Amino acid sequence: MNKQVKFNFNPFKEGLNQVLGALEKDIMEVLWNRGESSVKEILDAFSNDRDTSYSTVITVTNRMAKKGLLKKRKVGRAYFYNPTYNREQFFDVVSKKMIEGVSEFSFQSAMVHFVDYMAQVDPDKIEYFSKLIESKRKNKPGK
Amino acid sequence: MNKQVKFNFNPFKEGLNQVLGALEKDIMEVLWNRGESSVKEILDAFSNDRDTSYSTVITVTNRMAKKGLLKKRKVGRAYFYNPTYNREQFFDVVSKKMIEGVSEFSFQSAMVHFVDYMAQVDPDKIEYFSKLIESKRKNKPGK
DNA sequence: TATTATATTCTACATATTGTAGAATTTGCA
DNA sequence: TGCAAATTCTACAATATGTAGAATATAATA
Repeated sequence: MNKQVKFNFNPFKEGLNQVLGALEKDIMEVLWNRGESSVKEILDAFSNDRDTSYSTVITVTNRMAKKGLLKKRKVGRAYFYNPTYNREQFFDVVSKKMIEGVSEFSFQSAMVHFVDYMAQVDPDKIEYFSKLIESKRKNKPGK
Repeated sequence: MNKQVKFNFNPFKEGLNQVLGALEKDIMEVLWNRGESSVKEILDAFSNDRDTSYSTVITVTNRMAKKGLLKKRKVGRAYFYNPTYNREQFFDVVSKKMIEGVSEFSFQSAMVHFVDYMAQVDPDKIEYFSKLIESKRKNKPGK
C-alpha cells in the first residue's frame, strides 16, 4: 500500500545531491518552493543558467513519480506534479531510513562515530542529545 | 595522499550489499577469509553455485583496486589482491563516512531516529551509549 | 629453445540510474 | 476544426556493476 520512496545515498556529495541527481534536486526545490506545478512552470522557475528542454523535464518528473518522489495529477491537457513529502518530511524520511541502514550495517561503529561527530562539530549538541536519551530511558520498560 | 575508498550506500539492501555489488562482496569475503589471493584462488574459494569466469573476476578486482578497495601486487606472472582494510576497519570506515554524511544531511533527524532505533531494537544499548556520551562531555573543553 | 598452460589485457555487451532531447502524436481550447 | 501546447516514444550519453570471449603475454617445462 504505502509505496516507499527509493533512493541511494552518496556520502561524497552534499545536501540533497547525496540522494538526488542534479536535475532531480532542482525539480524538487522548485516544487517545494512553488507547490504543485506543471512542467512549464518548473521550466520557468529554473534559473537561466540551467538550460533544459521541455521533454527532459517531463522524462525526469515521470521517473520521479515512478520512484515515489512525486505525485502527478492531470489538469486540462497538462500534468501537475507535487512532492510526496514536503521538505522537512523528506529529510526526515531519508534520515530515518539511512540511520536504520547504517545501524544495521554496524551499530557499534555508528554509535562511536555519531558521538565523535557531535563532539567535534558541535559539542553543545551533546547536551541536547543526553536529554533525548534520558527521556527514552525513562520510557524504557522495566525488565 | 590517502586516497579514500569510494562507495554508495543503498539502505534497501542488507549488510555488505548496502555498499558492494554481489560479486564485489563475494570477492571481499574471500579475501578477508583467505588473506591476499590470486584470481585463481578467489575462483577456487567461490562456492559451486557461483559460476564466474576468470576474466570476470580480473575485471572486477581491478575495478575494486581502482576504487581503493583492494591493493594489487605482482607475484610471478599473476597478481595478488589484498583488501585495503580488514573486515572491521572496512565496516568502521564506511560507518564513519555514512554517519558524517547523514549528520550533514540532517543532524536533527539523525539524532532523533538514532535514539528511536536504539530504543526499539535494543534498549540496553542506551545505557552504553549514555556512558559514551558522558565520557565525551567530560572531555568537552570548557568555553 | 619450442611448446604449453596460465594469466593478463582488451574489448564489448547487458542492466540500472540519471541527464538529455528530437520526432511523432495527442489533446484541448479558441 | 485547426493550431499551439503537452505528452509519449525513442534513443543516446555517462557511470556503475556483472559478464566473458579473443587476443596477447609470460612463465614453466619438455
